[in-house]
Formats: sequence, structure tokens, C-alpha cells
Amino acid sequence: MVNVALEEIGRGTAEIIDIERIEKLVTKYYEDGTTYTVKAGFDPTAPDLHLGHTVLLQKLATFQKFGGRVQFLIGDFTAMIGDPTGKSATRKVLTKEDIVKNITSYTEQAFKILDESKTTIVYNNDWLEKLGADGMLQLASNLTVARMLERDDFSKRYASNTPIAVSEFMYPLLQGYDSVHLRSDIEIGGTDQKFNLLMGRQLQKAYEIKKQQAVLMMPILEGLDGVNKMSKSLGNYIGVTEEPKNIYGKLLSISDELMWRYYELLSEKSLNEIAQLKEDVASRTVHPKTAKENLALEITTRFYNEELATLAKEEFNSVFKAKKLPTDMAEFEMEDGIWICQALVDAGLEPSTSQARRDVKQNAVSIDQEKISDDKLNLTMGEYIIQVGKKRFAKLKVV
RNA sequence: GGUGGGUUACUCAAGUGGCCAACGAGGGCGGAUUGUAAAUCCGCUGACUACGUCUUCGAAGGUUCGAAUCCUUCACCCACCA
Repeated sequence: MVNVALEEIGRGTAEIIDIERIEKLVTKYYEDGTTYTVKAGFDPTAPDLHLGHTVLLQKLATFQKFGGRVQFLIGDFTAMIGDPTGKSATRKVLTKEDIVKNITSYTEQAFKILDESKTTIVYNNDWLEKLGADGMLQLASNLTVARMLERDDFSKRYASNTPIAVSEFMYPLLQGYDSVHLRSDIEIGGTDQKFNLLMGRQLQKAYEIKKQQAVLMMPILEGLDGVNKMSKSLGNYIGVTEEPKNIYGKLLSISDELMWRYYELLSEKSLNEIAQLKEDVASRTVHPKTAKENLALEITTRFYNEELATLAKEEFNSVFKAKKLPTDMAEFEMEDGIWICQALVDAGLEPSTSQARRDVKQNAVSIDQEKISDDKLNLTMGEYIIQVGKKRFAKLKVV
């Protein structure tokens, strides 16, 4: 039983530091039911969770199955600094209300995956605020600049003359201090967090906590483009609250190569099953599209249910395979004689009449399934279905 | 505090008086092909009922018939020296 647990825990991980510790904790749980804590930090700036986050959440859920209690840490204090990602150093300051609102929707989404009864939500503002200047200095004394510059992105930025704010140096320290305060047994995070996660171990030692946390890192999930990491700002993400048909559709649009990655990190299928499937696709017993459909169905089901997921699949097939119209389209009422380009803008299908004009000329626009090419067209009374490209539809009522 | 360099569209990055709505690359969008996959090929990529007009090259002024380009001031960023 312990072996099964450990295998599940190890699945898909990028790296585990101090695996012995994890083995001991899990073994102990099976011996006498002693639970242990698993910490994971989340940034409350972006209230929308996407599949990239769920990789981590699923791992947490796995731990919950095997005796772990999750410390769901909201980094409301650290959010004010911003993790040194090398992107914009300046960050929008969040109000307390914003944070509360974000967190509510955040946890709501997270509990689609996590077991709420085995989760404790903690806020690092609670203890970091009280740390004070002296506490801060004491904390900072644990770290040398040279050590800090070992961190990959710091050294790169330093080498390429990109500015590094001193406050950014504090980020890993504070995150590490969270582990001291919480006395976490295990912390999990993405591979990009390695430095910060290790800082937790180092600081726990400095603050004389007997056992340092084990660290488990998950790979970063690539976004829909298959190159960059999935993130909202890059627009290559699938949000967990998106509509079933969008989740399904987006998953189906990923490349075949990326599909295997998603299978590994997101699917519930066992690694053996996936290997088998891969073989079947390679030997052409299974069409790659079928494999992708199954993945899309599985993920969509996870956030909704089988019925809605199946519906999404049917809708998708009817719209894109059979070129039928989607069942639900936004509807608009317009005045008689409206110029087609203006109508496209008003319906939100185009950002400007200039763009609309270009698209019409490029045969991208159709009315009632008929391509049009006259960019000076005016619509007369009646009802129309207008479409731009393959994905954008709207229903127009001209009166 | 001193010296030098920089700030151009979604991003990177050319352009140093008229040929500039601004080269090129990436991204994005559209078309063909397809499995709404990838790859490939082609087109588009400031706004405006539009072969013309208007607004854009950090900000504000100025020189000029004419400025992204020259001058002045300001803001921000970077490097080196202290």
C-alpha cells in the first residue's frame, strides 16, 4: 500500500529533494494514522485558475489521499513584492477587498480538485506583517548576496543588465519563512520555484526546526502554444471556469506532441495506460485525434460532469466537423441599413471597422453561411447569422 | 554626486530632415490544405463609410516649407566611476 502511494506521489514529478522524508511520513501514516502537512503557496493576484495550476493541485489531492493535510497558503503579503519573474518589476497594488474577492473565487475553484476537509487555508500576511524590521533583518542575515545571485533568473538578469530590485531578494526569504512558521513537512511547487523551495529548507534549519521540509517539484505545464508556460498574460491558457465547450475545444486544438505532455501531467490514466495508448497511436491502431478527444473529454468532465462534457463534444463536432452553427450565439439588434463593418464591431466580433474591412476583403466573413466580399454592404431588415473566421459567431436582428 | 548610453507599434528591433503609418523578425488574425493538430504556402496586422483624411516613434516646447530624425527642458531606464 505504501508503495502504491509513493508511486502515485512520484508520478510526473520533475524533482524530489529528500524523498526519504516523504517515504517516512507516508509509512508512518499507514502504521498509526499520523498525518503530515503539505504546503503549497498561491499568489492571490490572479483569481483565475488554469490547467497549469491544476497540475499542482492534483498533486496536493494525491497527498490528501495518503495522509497529507494541505496548507493552502495565500501569499497575500508576498504578492505585494511580486515574485522575481524578470518581467515587469512594478506591480499593481491590491486592495484588501480585491484580495478577499480573489481568494474566494480562488478557493472555490481549487476545491473542485482538493478535498476541503483536509485543507487549511492560511495567509502569510498574518505572520509576516508582525515580523517587523528587526525580524526582517534577522531573516535577511541568513542569506548572502552571492548565494542569492546563484539563483538562475537573478544571475541572468544581472548578467544582462536587467534591473533587480532589492525587495525582490526578500521574496524567497519570506516564502522560506512561511515554511518556518508553518513547520511544513513537505512543500510542493513548480520547477521554477526550486530556489524558493530550497530556501524553506535552509531557513527551517537556521531557525532550528528539527526536520526540514521535503521538496517536490512539478514540471511547468506548457500553454496551448506548446512553447511558453501556461499563463493568463500570454493568453495560452485553459481556465477551469471556462465553459465546457471552450475547455474541450481548446484541448482539441493542441498539437499532438503537446497532447502527450498533457496526458502525463493532467490525466488520471496510469502511466502504463498512457504508454500503451502512445504505442497504439504510433502503430496507427488508434487515430491521434481519438486520443485527443478522450483527453479533452476527461479534463472537461473533471470540471463539470460527463453529461456536459459529452454535450460539449457533440457541439464541437457539429460546429466544426459538420460546419453547423453553434447552439448558443450572442444576439444583437441593429438598425436598418447598418454597414456590415460597423455591425461586426458592434457585435464584438471585430475590434475596429478597419479590421472588419480587411477581414471582409480576405473572405473571412460570412452571412448565413455565405462568404461575402463586399466591404461596403449595408444590411437590410431581417435576421442574419454572421461569422468571422472559424470561431466567431453572432446572431443579428436588423429592424 | 560625476561621465557616457538609451526610451520606436503586442514584443524584439531598423530607421539620424522629405522616398515614413514607419525595414525586418516573432507573435496574432485570416485564407488554402487538414484531424479547428503539427508542418507548409499565401495574405493582412494604427484609426476613420476610406484611392483621401486624422493621430502615432518617452513628455512638453522650439527650429524648418517639411521632424521618429535637429535644438531646449523634463521624466524614466541602463552602464561605468565615486
